Amino acid sequence: MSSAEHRRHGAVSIRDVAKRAGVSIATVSRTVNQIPTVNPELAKKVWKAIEEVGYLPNTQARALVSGRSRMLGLIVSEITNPFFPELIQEFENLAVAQGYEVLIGSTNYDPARTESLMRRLLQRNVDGVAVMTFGVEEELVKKLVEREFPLVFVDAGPDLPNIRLVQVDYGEGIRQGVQHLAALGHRTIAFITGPLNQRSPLARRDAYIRAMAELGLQAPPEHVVEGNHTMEGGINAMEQLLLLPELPTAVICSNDMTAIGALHALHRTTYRVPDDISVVGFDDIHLAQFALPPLTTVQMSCKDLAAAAIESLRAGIEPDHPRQHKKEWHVSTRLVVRRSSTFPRGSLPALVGPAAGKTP
Amino acid sequence: MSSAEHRRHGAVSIRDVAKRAGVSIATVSRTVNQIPTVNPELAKKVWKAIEEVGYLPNTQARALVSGRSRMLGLIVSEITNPFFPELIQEFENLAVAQGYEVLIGSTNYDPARTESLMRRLLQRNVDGVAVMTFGVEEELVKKLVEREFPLVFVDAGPDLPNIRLVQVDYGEGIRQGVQHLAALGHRTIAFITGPLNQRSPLARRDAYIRAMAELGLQAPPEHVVEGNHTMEGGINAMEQLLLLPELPTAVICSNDMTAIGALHALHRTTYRVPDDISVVGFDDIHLAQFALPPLTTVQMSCKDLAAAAIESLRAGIEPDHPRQHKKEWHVSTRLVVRRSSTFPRGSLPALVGPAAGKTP
DNA sequence: CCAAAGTTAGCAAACGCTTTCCGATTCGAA
DNA sequence: TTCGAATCGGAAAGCGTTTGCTAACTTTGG
Repeated sequence: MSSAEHRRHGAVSIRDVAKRAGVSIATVSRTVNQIPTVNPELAKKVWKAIEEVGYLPNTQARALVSGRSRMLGLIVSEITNPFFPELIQEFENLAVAQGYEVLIGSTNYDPARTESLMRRLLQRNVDGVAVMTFGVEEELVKKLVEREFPLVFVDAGPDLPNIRLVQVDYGEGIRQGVQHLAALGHRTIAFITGPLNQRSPLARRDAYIRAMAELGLQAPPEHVVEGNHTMEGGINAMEQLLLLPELPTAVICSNDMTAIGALHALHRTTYRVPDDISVVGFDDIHLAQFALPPLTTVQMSCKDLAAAAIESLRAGIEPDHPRQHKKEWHVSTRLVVRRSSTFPRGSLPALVGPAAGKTP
Repeated sequence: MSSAEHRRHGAVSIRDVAKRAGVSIATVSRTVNQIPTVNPELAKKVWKAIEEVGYLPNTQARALVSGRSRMLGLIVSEITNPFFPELIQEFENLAVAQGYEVLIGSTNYDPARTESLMRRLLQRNVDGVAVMTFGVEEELVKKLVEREFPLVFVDAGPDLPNIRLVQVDYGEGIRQGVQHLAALGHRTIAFITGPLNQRSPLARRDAYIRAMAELGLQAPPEHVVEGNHTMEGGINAMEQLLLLPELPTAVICSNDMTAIGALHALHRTTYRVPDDISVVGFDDIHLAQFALPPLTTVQMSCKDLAAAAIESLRAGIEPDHPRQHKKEWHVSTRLVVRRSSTFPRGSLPALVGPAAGKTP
């Protein structure tokens, strides 16, 4: 009776390999870890035995010895928001490539959920946590920072000293959008914000106001409507703009879902996008290219965000990481012009510029 | 110097609590586990100490003793497909409620990825795995089933004996859609399939053919077009249907993303939905209600699916689970009528039925 | 007031698997 | 023969928790 047979679900252990190959478990371990003091021929025999019995080194036991679980936590606000799965995907790819596993949690903007999630991750001994949501208790964060627990806030985070941050350059991103519209000839450019109790939507709105000012354009309060980064929010905000005595010729939205909501609201009216009004989003989620019409948007690269988050965590986890003390990481953006933006009506003949909608 | 201070990132252990409360670690453990042999007053002191030092029991160490990691694996095909995040959400909620954590992996339909993911999950010692994708190697599955490793296939799975399955009643679901359209007066009802190399899209198509036959309706081959369960696939398939000499008056799609793709393809034409053609989806993803027009679809409850998967796994994991030997679980569906379906043009006056599109 | 029964807390082993230190063996060279 | 290098095996260490057993203390009954 092999030692495997009286263990739960018969997982194969290093002992089974040792028995099969006729060597000690020490030799198997050294073989698996590529330690050069093992005879190449013997190593070959061991590898064969590993194949035959289907041995998979037990990560938990390894964690026991190394003191590192090689698991990372990833906290997002809501997994059903299409932006996050794309980011999760990238994060996971990169983590796995570095030998880490990812524990994902979705807070749904619920502080109680966030706290219990954080607690669960710590109980699970994750090596680090990336946070992409708001509402993590400052007390807890302080305690973790004090312990030098690797914790990185991605496009979020409380205002505390000595915190690892991945920041998106909103100033540049929003400016790209505003300049694009201004260059097309737009003068009245409205803005639909995200939930303004959070840092990054605020940063986006402020970036809009600054970019408008730089160009000498007006950004009156009635042209800045609050949304909540969901499609519903975009619909409501757009309907609010539709009540204005004079419709702006362009709208920039704080994220793509909002922009898609705005498109929906406009679709119910007699106004056409982009002929009557241009719409620009932010994020460049996958869905943006399938909107009607395909959405002009400011791309925030998920891959870059995820890569920065992982690097920042690795810097905190691995003792001899080159950028160990770098606390702030920056991610840039770029404009993706599709078909939801064009010249304001009447400013130029319709045959110029990025194809002006359907021409039946 | 507390014992915590020379451990990695200063995690607090049971020893720190014991020292703080002036008791042994055994007493702390018994307190945490609510074992009645501990003096209530002492217990109070221990709980206070736990609060003060911020103790979190280490799950890995507990796993060491119990032999169970209390982690579940969840394998999906692509996390960026909006259907899956909703399911992941439900799965995670239920798992956490039962004290489990979830390791999520996305295969992107890549068999190599699937295999390495499965291997990683086993290395991590998960207590069970729910699989919602195809292409898991039969050899591996056989080996795991033989070991009685808890493994459940949700709406998927190879054709092997003695396998835990969660199955959706497609016969009923698709029949609901077909009958809905037939009742409205449709006679030519086309079907856009999913990728036909997989079991569940095949089941859906067969269900369509059966439902049509039951009603004495024709389902000629040119009315059954292959999609791939993505929006792009839906667009392409719909364009293929548009080439037919006579357009069917209704289309059922194998999933909602396909239906949304079909809506997009139709939007580029002069045909209006639902006046010229009715479109029915399957899944009822969140996005369905925000489609243009809101999509009539067959709801497959994520919550039910997730609940069945968790129950099935728990039955395999927990030694004294009531339904220990139940291998097949079923999930039902129900029709959700929105605005993408109505009477075929000309069959009835336009003022009847579920609001017939925009009326400017 | 003492013996027996009943509480309650502490000590130490066990848990499972890997890694690794250190000692043992072999073999060739000096 | 002795020494050193190359390899391998035995066995301990390592993690933090749980738990069986024991001992001390308290209560009860005679």
